[in-house]
Amino acid sequence: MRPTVHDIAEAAGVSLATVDRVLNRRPGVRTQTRAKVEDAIARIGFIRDMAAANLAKSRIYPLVFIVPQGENSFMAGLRSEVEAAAGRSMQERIAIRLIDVPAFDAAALVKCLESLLEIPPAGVAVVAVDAPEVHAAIERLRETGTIVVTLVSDLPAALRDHFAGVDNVAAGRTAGRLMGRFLAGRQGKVAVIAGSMLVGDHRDRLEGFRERLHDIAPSLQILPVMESHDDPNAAHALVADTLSDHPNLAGIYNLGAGNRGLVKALEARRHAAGVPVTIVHELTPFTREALQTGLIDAVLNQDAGHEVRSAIRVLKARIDGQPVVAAQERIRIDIFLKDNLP
Amino acid sequence: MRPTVHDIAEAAGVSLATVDRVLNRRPGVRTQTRAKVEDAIARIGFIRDMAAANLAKSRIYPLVFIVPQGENSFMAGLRSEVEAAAGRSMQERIAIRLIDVPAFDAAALVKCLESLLEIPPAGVAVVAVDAPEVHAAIERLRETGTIVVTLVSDLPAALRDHFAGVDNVAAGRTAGRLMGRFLAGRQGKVAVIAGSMLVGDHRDRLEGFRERLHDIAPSLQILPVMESHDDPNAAHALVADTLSDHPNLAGIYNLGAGNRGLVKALEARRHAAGVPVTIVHELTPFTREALQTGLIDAVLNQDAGHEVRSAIRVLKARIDGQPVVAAQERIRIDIFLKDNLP
DNA sequence: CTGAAAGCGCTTACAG
DNA sequence: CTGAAAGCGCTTACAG
Repeated sequence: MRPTVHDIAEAAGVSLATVDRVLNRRPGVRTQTRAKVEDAIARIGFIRDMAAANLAKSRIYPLVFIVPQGENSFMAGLRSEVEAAAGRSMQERIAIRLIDVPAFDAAALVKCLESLLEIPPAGVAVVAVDAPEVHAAIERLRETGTIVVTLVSDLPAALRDHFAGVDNVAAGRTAGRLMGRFLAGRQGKVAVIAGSMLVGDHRDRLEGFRERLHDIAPSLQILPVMESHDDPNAAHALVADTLSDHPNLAGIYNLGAGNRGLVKALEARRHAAGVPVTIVHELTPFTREALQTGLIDAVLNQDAGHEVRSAIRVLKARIDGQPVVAAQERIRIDIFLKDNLP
Repeated sequence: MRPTVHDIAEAAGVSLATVDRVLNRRPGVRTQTRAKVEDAIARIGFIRDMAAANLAKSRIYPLVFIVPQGENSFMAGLRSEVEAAAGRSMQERIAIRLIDVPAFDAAALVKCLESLLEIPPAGVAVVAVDAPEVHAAIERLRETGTIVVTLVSDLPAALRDHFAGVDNVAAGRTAGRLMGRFLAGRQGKVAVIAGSMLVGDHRDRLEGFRERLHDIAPSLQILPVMESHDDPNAAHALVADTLSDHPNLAGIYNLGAGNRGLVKALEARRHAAGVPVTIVHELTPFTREALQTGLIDAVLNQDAGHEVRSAIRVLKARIDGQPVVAAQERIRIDIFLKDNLP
């Protein structure tokens, strides 16, 4: 049988309460006593039963998720995954509070983070805006002992405990390679649309895309990057204009949101001769349909459900100082074609 | 506070033991009493704390994994994932026994399954060989109450409780589309290598590949399918011969294992003019390196770690009659290019 | 067929 | 600084 706290108590010649104090690094134990217990723990090879501990504590992990608001389909999906997880909170001993903040708004995010300072939750998952004032607010929060995981959009590694999201430079490179391969030796122009060059993810994707496309298809020319601010209407206008300016456009890469508008603009040209190779990010009802009808050629995706579940697992583990299964927490860059849709 | 068994007992006017009997569908409760308790459960909205239940039961889930032996890198990876999970068995309250059986050997698998009949484990995960005698053996095992999950290679759905693996027809279609797109309008011949046409997965992949390639690139001609029996040496010979017979070969699709040999054959022609577009299955040390050096263009993959963890989660849930998070248990068809390698 | 009591492995007041 | 006892939510002999 696997050893329990009783075995440690006996081996160390102390009571259960003392074992517990040592196990949980609580103060009020003589150094000598502590040493005795720690020795016994090591000797016996004790592995703690966290489930039993949580039961005894009636423990609930208070978790906060901070997600940008707006009609963006990806963020809506992310939010609904958080809600789904909240629906399992009983079984997982978590209490999730989901807070909406205005998108791309560092000041609002800071305010939200500061509001958590009063009753700091055990863990926070936040879609980060990468700004100095946000860094400072996160630093303060972490000083209270709160574990902070960035979600989807990262911060410098030293500022957070973990990142639940994809490597966006690699995602951009992947898009670049697919574009280059699908256009196999063709010459022509490729349009790139970003949400905003102020956001780290988008900058990263652009960097990767440019590098790789230049690498493997130097005959393709990337047009000046356009910004949609993740707004479908803006994306629609940008794509429609580009298509009429460049009737032979070879490719389109939308590395931001607003695909609804992009699809609409492509739809209008569905029966034109040369339709551009189109690669976008995030599987949503709109991009899924466009992939199925052939308007879009590939969708790069990050699995929002995986990100949320992973953030929760990592938060719980870090709160308890427990290890995680690293491979399980790596978020893949999914490539979806029409044929491998989930 | 969330209701507990005590609340039910009180509401139903019975003892804890009776509540427990009803909760666990144990016999020896008058229909009337049972109804009273069930009523109280529904009325109060009771959700059982499985962690507490497992603690009280000192429950350990005895699980068996049956995996084909052989030097196949993918299966080796699968095996090591099972071992990694076994290493976490303390924390997850599981006891995993890993059994090796000869590959593609229905009789050996049947024997193995029959040996489990003596002390039937709570759950079995098996890389299935699709043969009538295997069907029968699984049926007998399930009659003892054992939950059976197929792993990697499936059986007809009615015969097992769950499949932890990918849709191989879709995987074949995905390969077909990539091949067609990467060859963009080129004419030429495409070689296909299977492990064995006796295995369901391989048949499925071939079917999907043929269908899609014919669909989107009718100018490409698929050569008669070759069988490597998943042997690297055989794969090497087949590829080398094909390359010398068809110096302008447009593409190669290996839907089985043995990639080590395939890579070696390609390597020998590294500096030849037209290297064929090459698509293979399963990310292993060999295919990873070939992807990185550019000998292979794309690797379709199923995440063995995910499959094993998923199989365990599903087995535990089914054993307890608990629900699972469906999206979490769907195994993706990963597409790896050089740029999105994990 | 039903229930009172002890126990799973850990934690928490409370007393000393 | 240390310990005895009760308790977390559920289950299990055992007695009736």
